[in-house]
Amino acid sequence: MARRKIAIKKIENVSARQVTFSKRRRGLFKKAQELSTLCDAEIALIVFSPAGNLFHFATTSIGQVTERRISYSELKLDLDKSHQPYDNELQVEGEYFKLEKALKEKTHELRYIYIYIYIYISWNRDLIKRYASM
Amino acid sequence: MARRKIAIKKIENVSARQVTFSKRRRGLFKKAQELSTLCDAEIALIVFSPAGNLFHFATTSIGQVTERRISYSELKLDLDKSHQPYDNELQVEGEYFKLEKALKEKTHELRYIYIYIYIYISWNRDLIKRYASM
DNA sequence: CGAGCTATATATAATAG
DNA sequence: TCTATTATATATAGCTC
Repeated sequence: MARRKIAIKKIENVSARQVTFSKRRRGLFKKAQELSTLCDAEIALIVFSPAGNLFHFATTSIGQVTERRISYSELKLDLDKSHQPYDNELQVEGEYFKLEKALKEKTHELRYIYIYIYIYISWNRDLIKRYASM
Repeated sequence: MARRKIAIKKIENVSARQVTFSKRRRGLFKKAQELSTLCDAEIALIVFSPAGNLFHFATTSIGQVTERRISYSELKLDLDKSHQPYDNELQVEGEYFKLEKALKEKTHELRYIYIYIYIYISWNRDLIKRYASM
């Protein structure tokens, strides 16, 4: 996109490749950020450089879910929390919207979790493969 | 990037947002593909549209690239089904119990998922550690 | 090297069909 | 709607320091 058109194939010159990687990685993350903001989309983006550096971008909610995965005690807290909306006193008609809201929140949480699971499983598979072939 | 400069904030008009989402999503995936090819980088990109569709792109360790829209069932989740109860015709008062049922199901699903994630992550951590120490 | 700097290539917002 | 077009805004390849 610049002084000259380039073919989309691996750049063989190592330093040129490094420069292009830095520039395009920044561009890609910016585009991801813009898309998520403009269109209210949930996005997770992970980039491994050939040098092995990891770059990661995820919309905030995904990141939060990621953080929460760590400890079992926190896990239990989450489970207890998720009981509340329907185990309590939601029987009056006006509570319909509270229930609807809870369902929407839960649906969103599921989305984040599945994105996280997907990425985690995919990358672990590769990581394990890589180690296994050493 | 076009006839007029736009501010990077949520597009409120729904159809305009949908159009922008489609265009920019395609652009983002293309950029991801180019970066991975040019710089030999491994990339995983997942996008959830506001409508709930999931789009995914990932390079694999053997250099193959897959880009496709994957269904929730492939992730062992049928979110489309879960959406219906509140996205559609649940506006009558009698539908309250349907909603409540959906919420209960989702809560249970979350519970299983949290447990699954916990086990899976622990297991992988050990597996990777084992390979890494070889 | 890394941090700018153009000249171009691309992406895309608005519009047309 | 949906696709195609087009005028601009952005991204970036090669260069400079």
